[in-house]
Amino acid sequence: MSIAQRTTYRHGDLRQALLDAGIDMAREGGPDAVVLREATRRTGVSPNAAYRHFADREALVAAVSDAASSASAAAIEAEWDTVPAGTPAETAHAHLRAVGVGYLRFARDEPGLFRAAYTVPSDLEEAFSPRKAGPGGRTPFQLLSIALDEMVAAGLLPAERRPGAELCAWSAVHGLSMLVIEGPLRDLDDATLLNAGRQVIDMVDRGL
Amino acid sequence: MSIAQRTTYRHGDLRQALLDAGIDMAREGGPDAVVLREATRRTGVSPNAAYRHFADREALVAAVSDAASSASAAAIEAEWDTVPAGTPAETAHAHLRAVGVGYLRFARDEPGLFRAAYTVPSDLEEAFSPRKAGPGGRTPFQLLSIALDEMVAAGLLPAERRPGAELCAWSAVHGLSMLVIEGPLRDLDDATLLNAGRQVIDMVDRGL
DNA sequence: GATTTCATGTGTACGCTGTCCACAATGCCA
DNA sequence: TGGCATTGTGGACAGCGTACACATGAAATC
Repeated sequence: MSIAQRTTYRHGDLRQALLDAGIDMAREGGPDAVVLREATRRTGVSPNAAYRHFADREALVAAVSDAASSASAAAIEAEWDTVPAGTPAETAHAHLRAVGVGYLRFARDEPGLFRAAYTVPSDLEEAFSPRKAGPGGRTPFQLLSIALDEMVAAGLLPAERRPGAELCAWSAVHGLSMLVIEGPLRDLDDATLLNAGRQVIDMVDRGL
Repeated sequence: MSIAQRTTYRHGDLRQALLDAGIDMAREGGPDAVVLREATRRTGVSPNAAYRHFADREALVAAVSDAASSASAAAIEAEWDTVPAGTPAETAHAHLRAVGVGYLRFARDEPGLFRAAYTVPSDLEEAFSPRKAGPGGRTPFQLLSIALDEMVAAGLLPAERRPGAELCAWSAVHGLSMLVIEGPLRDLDDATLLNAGRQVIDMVDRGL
């Protein structure tokens, strides 16, 4: 499919094709596995063609990272959408947990994309870039913020502790994810992992 | 110093010299910046000489990672040792915080080495390897475990929540560290950063 | 002390990478 | 129809990790 050789000189949508190839490589081996020449090879195009669409390898990786963030947002949204209607307090709690669970699940299911999404340099403003948003139009960071706002509104989180709270929550779940996928905690069985996830989310819930 | 050209055919301690060069490179650019040929260049030796001491580049990076873990442990121990004598409860709390602060401080001061220490594949058993220990002979993971044991002994942490607690604590601090050094939170000013660190540690302390 | 042995360093070479340059093909617009 | 900007090609270069054959010299053996 990707290797389909074209008969026309022009490709059609080379940029997207290269990006797709990059995403595939990232899926298999994380951002470091994204190699520019291989992407052109998979799209049946000469190595230099890539430079018409990406300034350099770094730019390609950044685009892959955006796509990966987007996929992560989609995973979180999927979890979010399973939350049943309930009291504001119940909903707030459930949403916060959904963000954590979705995040962890994505890290588990797509470790390569996860690393592409969260270990490629990008600053705080980028975290709100629509390029990183899911189908619902919100980035992972925004989803977390919303859940925390709900917590405050429901009286579950003192307003004075609200500033910086997303940082706390994110740190905990992100840390677990990293340790699980490329840290000293790889090769943990699913049961232990899910348990650890629940435990961390409990800690956040209780300690925030 | 590293570039000192030797007159003898034999080097003396090439392995250590290559390792030192590798550590320097990791300090400047993280584990990805460790390049084998450059290490040999800095030690004034031919590229292939490295293969007498390291199976391949990966082995060199792993050795650098061990050294970086060791440095991290030293930073934590330094923080640990500033804890004044007090009641068991005070000491336990202070030790737990010391681990967190030391970890964060190392991430801040030596981001390259931090990434070398904590993002290079190594499994759970490795976390206790003496190669990763600090001058006091304990690895970062072990120091955290000790602090948590003290918490239980002092009645600050219910025994039934002790299993997996180091995972929670580590995740939170590690997550913040990663987000700070290469994630969306880079370029945070020192005040905000230290504040965030305190906040996360508070959360752990409260929520564990 | 002479000889053998074996760990350690060298030289050459290969395929891979990212990237630069000049050139070619194409679609679009005047 | 002719010119032009866009997009893809071809060739080249330096740098990387690493394999293979060879050189060196310190230590072990006789």
